[in-house]
Amino acid sequence: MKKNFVQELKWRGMLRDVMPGTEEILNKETVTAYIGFDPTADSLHVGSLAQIMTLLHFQRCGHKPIALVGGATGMIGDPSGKKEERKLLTVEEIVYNESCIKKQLGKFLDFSSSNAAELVNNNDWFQDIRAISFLRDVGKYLTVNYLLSKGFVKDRLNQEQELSFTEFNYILMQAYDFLWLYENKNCKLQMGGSDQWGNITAGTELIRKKLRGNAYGLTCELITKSDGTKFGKTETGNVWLDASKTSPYQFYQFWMSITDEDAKKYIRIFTLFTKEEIELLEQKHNEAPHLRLLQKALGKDVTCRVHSEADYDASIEASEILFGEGTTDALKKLSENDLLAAFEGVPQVEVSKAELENGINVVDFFSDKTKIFPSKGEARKMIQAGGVSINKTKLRDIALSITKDSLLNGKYILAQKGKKNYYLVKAG
RNA sequence: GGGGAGAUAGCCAAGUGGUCAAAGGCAACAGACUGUAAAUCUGUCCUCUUCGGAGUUCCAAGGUUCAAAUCCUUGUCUCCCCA
Repeated sequence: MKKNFVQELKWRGMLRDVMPGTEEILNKETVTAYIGFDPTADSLHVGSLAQIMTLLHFQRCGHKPIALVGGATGMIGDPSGKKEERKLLTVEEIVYNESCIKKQLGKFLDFSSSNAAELVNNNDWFQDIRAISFLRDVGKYLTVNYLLSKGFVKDRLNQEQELSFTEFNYILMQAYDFLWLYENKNCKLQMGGSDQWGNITAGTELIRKKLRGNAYGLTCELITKSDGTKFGKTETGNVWLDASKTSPYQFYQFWMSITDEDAKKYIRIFTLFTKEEIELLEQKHNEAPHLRLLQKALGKDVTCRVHSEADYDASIEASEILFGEGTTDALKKLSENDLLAAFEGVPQVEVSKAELENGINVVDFFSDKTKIFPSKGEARKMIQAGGVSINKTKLRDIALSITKDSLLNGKYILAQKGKKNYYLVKAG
């Protein structure tokens, strides 16, 4: 018995808009649906993860998901929701990004079951298409009048912002994607973020006009944060799925430091836990909020899926030392291997061992030597304000010197700026 | 084309000759309290600093003045009203 996908999205709080008839057809037959990912960067980020989860939920409801890499559409750039004309990426960038994203997407879905997922690249059908045939076969069916009524076109024109013909055409390309998949893969449903509604309906429109076919669309809620800031950003930038851009430790910490309110929202979106499991977790969380059960469960589930269980274990270990009852003594007891393994994702800086022999003034240590602070003044202020620690011991006196006595295992110093920013200083 | 208003720090915004590195708010960063939550309170918040200071700012370029964010001239841009 299939699970009702639309209802599934609903209780998870992910659903935004559904085209009429979508729920019915999903309950009637096994449906193939796709979501597109444009190769605008060399890695997906936690924002795209929500789309991936949509596909995953879809597959787990017994349907067949297609993840589309927009090799061709990426050449143009999606103008939806963008306030300004975008810069084109170079072909080399796109080809590179494409391969990175393809690799990442392959990790999340099941490619072997009876409703096996598929990975496609719209470059495959766009590369040979000729301008004239595109204009005749696609352009003829979607009128400019229709396109002008699209939200993003209106916004651009109203704000007298430029909208190039190139970007104006993006929607045709995406509509054609849907048409192609409909014809060749029997794909009847396109999903996406709420900003994709216009693109999706253009696709169903094209399919109806050209093939007299019925295709469907569904969009998901944009992920919001309770404080109104953008989801998926930290002080250091985007949270990527690529371990070399955002280390598993940082990734785990991203989920771990989420507020209670958001954690309740995100655990529904980013994990596969059932409604009952989540409600039980919430109940337990409310009984003992300090345990941060929700954040931990969320962090574990997502980190294991995106990285690996081993990465999760290492992140936990590092987190326990950094945020737990970890004291200077506990740190000193760690072996070099444990230390390095635990702090793998923590930024590392080097400092000369010879200078440490003579002792380095704390202010110099945190500014000039390690660049943890950009200037001496700032380092001094933070130290005096009690925002700086070494090996989990707070520094307050700016006259102090750091010497080799502070080295853990004769090699490392754990420097800390504020509560959450750690640096592993290596003496070399 | 005519008339009016304006341009100040990441953003909003006060300041209309010296007491101005420039009020206030937001955002950000840090501290306290907590639970790596929220709320609250405190500190920092142009740059550098030996913490004494030093340097560079108020659209741009000139000018008046001992002294200009503030007055004058020109230019650029934005908004509003009328044709």
